Amino acid sequence: MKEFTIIDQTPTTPSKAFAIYEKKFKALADKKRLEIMNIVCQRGSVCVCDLTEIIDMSQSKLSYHLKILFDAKLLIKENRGTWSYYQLNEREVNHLLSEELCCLFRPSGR
Amino acid sequence: MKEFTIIDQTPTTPSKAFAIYEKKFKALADKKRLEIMNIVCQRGSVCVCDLTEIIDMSQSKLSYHLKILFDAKLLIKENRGTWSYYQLNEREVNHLLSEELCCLFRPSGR
DNA sequence: CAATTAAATCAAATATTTTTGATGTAAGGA
DNA sequence: TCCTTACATCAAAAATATTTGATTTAATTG
Repeated sequence: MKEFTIIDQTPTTPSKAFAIYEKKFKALADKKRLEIMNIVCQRGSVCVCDLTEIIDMSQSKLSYHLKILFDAKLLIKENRGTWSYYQLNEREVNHLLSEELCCLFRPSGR
Repeated sequence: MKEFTIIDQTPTTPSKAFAIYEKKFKALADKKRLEIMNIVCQRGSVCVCDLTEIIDMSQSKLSYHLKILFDAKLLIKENRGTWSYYQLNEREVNHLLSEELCCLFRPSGR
């Protein structure tokens, strides 16, 4: 059986690799979530309440979308008191997307 | 207004860029379609009837999924008589995915 | 020309995702 | 301690996507 190795994972079968990538691409397959990724990246680190003001989106909706990105390991979460700060998982994004496309998440010449 | 440039497109707004990438990631956000991409890439060029035998999938289902990949410009189609031959759009895939990930579509050391 | 094959498309049924508004939990401040 | 704020989660409704089986179109074959 052919093996695939995915970032930070032990080698796996093609079929399991497809399932893992399916989840990551599903997370990226939404323009609102791409916008969230873009903003999170620009700001470096953002909490949910700040995001609700930046993008016009209800809190529960935002939490829902953030969870999808987080579960796909595209975002990192850090809890400080009652706040949750989200950051881009740069390592993961770099391993997934082309350099060119990573620029979508680095719009200010970073 | 900030501009983004996507492969083979005139510069566009972030919001339009997000919509275009949404479509491409949606196409990749399915393990069966990832498997199709993988097989198409291994074979170089495949027609629908060959694919139905390689992966266990009905003809109409396969046509449905191929259309999604084609509409997202991830596959190229060539009609020869009653046959449709599909190929990976390497240029597009290379511009979208990391080199590492492109290997998922080049499993035999190509 | 009739029969067969390849593949796209369609409409209905099914399944999955997303949205919405409400509720729960825990931390911080008065 | 009570009130407020931040955020996650929940269940029901709404919106999308996928599957299924049938039909259509057009090219090939006998």
